[in-house]
Amino acid sequence: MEPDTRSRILDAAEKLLVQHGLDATTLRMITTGAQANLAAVNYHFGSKESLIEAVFRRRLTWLNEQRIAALDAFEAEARGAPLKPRQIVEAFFGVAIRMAADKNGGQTFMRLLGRTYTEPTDFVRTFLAEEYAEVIARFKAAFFKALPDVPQEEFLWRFHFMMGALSYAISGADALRLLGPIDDSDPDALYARLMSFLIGGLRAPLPEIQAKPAKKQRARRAA
Amino acid sequence: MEPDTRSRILDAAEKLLVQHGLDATTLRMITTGAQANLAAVNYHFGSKESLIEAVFRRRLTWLNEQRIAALDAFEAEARGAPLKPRQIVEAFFGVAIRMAADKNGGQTFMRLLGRTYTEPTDFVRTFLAEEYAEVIARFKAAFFKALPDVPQEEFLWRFHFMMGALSYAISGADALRLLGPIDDSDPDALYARLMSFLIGGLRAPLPEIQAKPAKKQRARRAA
DNA sequence: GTCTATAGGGGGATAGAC
DNA sequence: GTCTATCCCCCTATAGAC
Repeated sequence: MEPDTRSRILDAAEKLLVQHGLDATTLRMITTGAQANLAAVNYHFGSKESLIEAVFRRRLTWLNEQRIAALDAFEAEARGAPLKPRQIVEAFFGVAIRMAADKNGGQTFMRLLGRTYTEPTDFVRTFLAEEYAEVIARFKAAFFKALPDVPQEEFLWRFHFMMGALSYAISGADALRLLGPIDDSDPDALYARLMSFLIGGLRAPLPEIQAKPAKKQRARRAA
Repeated sequence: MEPDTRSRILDAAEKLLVQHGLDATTLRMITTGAQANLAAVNYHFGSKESLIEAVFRRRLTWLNEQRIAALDAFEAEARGAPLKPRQIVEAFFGVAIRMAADKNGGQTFMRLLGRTYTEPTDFVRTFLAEEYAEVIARFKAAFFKALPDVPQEEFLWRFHFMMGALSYAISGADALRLLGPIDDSDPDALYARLMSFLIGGLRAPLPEIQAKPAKKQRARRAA
């Protein structure tokens, strides 16, 4: 069905990684699923780690380009004025949710990605940081401009919480069933629900934080 | 330092599981860390899976008892009237955040738990479902009563999103650093930030969901 | 490019002495 | 209860034929 072995391996790996996790997925499972030989992985990718990296990069690069394109479009339209928070949320999270609804690969990939932010594996975090660097910088700038009344540190935490909600929205279907029977078959509904939740959280009244004595610096010397 | 081998194994396992993940943590690492013999795990727990289950049960049972106790206290005070959403959020998420701030074990455990909801491993999901059954039932009921204007399905999704935000708040410190340098050393500040975000999301205006043709039923026959 | 065969290491589990 | 020694399995990676 697929043209070349390389693509078949990537597709099979993507499916299996989301089902079993990074460690529990073996090269044997992957090559069997791809109807390829065991040695093909090392021939095409060099190692299991490089294969996993390729699985992520293939779609993640595209996803973040889409995010930036969406942001570009809104900014062109605004002609230098700050965007509405809703537009920025849409450009970042909306694009992700829509990719997660795409049955042609995007869906399984996004489930994989969703659970990987918190994955403890080092090499994954390393290349994720690379892949995200540009898009994070762009969106931070846009948000800071759109929300001048929200302290930047507060905003970063909210962004982080929003990523958590996105992650669960996409890949937490199993955790969701803890809560009881629920219909997760409608991507448009999920999109609408997530957007209003995120914007509600983003625009919530600011918490009162007690200023802390700066004991942070004291321990620093030891390192 | 610890009294018995069994407890030392549990402590060592907890630390290593959060560092390396479930699969990558080996019994040899655990027994070395616990200064115990390799065979001790099988003697005390029977298998690696049973050990992992014991690690979770040890603290999760207690956490959910605390949540229910907090809810009980609010409900006793309210004398049959619906609680404020803020109180219910406090009882469920506040207790978790406070446990996550406890250096004596709670902290590493909560990080482990946070990344486990989305873990693809089957046996973990099975006993998590057991452990959560009662607390979920209690909190769903309290929320439904407190938010009669929010459709139950919409609320379940919001609860799910809130769990995602909590999970990232606790265990996503690494993902957080993608966003730039940020201070996560103050648990009280984290608590305040998360609470206002969650309540903002929970109380957000309801999204407009297009009613979908009930095509869900059609596919059911095949199964 | 794709295969077979195998090296080389590490895993979980267990038998049996103490 | 705790130990040592070991079984047996499956892993990743690679050498070398085709």
